Amino acid sequence: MTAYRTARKRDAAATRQALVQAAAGLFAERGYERTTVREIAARAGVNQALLFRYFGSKQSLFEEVVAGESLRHLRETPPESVLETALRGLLAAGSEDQGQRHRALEICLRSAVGGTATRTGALLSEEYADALATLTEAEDAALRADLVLAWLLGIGLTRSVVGKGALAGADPDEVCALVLDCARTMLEKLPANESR
Amino acid sequence: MTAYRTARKRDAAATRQALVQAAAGLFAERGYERTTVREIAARAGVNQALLFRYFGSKQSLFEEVVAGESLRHLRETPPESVLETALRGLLAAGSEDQGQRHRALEICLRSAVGGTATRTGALLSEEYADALATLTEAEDAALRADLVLAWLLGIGLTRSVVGKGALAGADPDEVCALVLDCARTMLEKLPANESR
DNA sequence: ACCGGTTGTAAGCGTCTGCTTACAAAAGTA
DNA sequence: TACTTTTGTAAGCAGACGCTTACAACCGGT
Repeated sequence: MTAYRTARKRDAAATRQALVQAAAGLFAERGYERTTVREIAARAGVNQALLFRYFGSKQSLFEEVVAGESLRHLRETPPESVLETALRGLLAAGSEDQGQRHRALEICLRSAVGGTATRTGALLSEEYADALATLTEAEDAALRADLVLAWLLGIGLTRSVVGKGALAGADPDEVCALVLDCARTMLEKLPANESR
Repeated sequence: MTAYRTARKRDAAATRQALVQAAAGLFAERGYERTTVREIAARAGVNQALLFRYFGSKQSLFEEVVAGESLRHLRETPPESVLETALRGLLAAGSEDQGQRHRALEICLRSAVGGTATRTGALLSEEYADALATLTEAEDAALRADLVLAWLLGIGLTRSVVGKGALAGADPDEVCALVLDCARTMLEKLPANESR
């Protein structure tokens, strides 16, 4: 895995990217606060002082991670698919998934709990809420969107943190069906459940 | 506030209780990990070494807090009222409420995020889930209960951690109506919404 | 008055945290 | 080659953390 990095040394861009990727993974898994800069550097295979050379602080690195692929990923997804996409991303969190799924929500919601990374996390949450709010004509669209988003947060946390019984071991398709059916009560423009 | 404590010194029971109450408040507000033993001792108005004399460790104190009033409170509430009671407790979290509301969920869910206090927190979550699971005849009752519980977790966190827009400022009655209506899709025995 | 156990206090230990510094090795430029 | 700049490394700093220790103050019983 470090074959590439050892092959070509002294590559600032590669070092930066390695740090960003390692940080994204750890922030998603453990949240902002429980991730240490030493862990990030170790996973990236890089001296931890470089983290501060390239990003200045742990907080700045976090912002770069969130503002990067995460936001872009969200903006490329049509609103009516956001919920299912995000939910499936959350449900697949446990398994070793290399692909670029919606890791954004995981990262920001998981980290929002701490409080330090709140500002950046809140920004991303808002963007998700705005997308969901377009799915209803109700007056309280914003509130409904927030509630659905809160549900995602809870599901993600329950699954990944507490290795809890029913939800932790459940079939993603089943969970998806239940949640989407239920969410349609609040967001009436949500497409019908088409997953087999 | 410390008038009582200064009046009668050298009272082990009072010291213990002061520590438990201070810890309960701080765990609910900040979660397990972000609460320090020094803070707990300070709020209780006692020397922090006493925390270790009476409880042995921060973890043990946490368990005593959760196992104490919290569990008892839950067991006294009939299953069909648990959801609304817990939800209203969560929604009132911001305001200064002295009364014994359902602080249990707040504490354990907020703390479950960290991972250290997971075992104790999971136990309490399970008890809540069991109560909710009695409200449906569906085969996947456990999963449905977990999902609803996860929703509570998400709502509580979104409201108290991120001071986020719509949900943070919303009227508890309104939130209650939306959530309960929606949850009835999954837990059909949930009583009709009777709040004005 | 004396003594043994209980309750409270001050100081500090060892470890971990985010972050900094001083310096060495490689690359670019002449 | 000689010099500057960029990239990487090792060591460590100050502060916070959970927890411990040594000791003083108080109390009840005799």
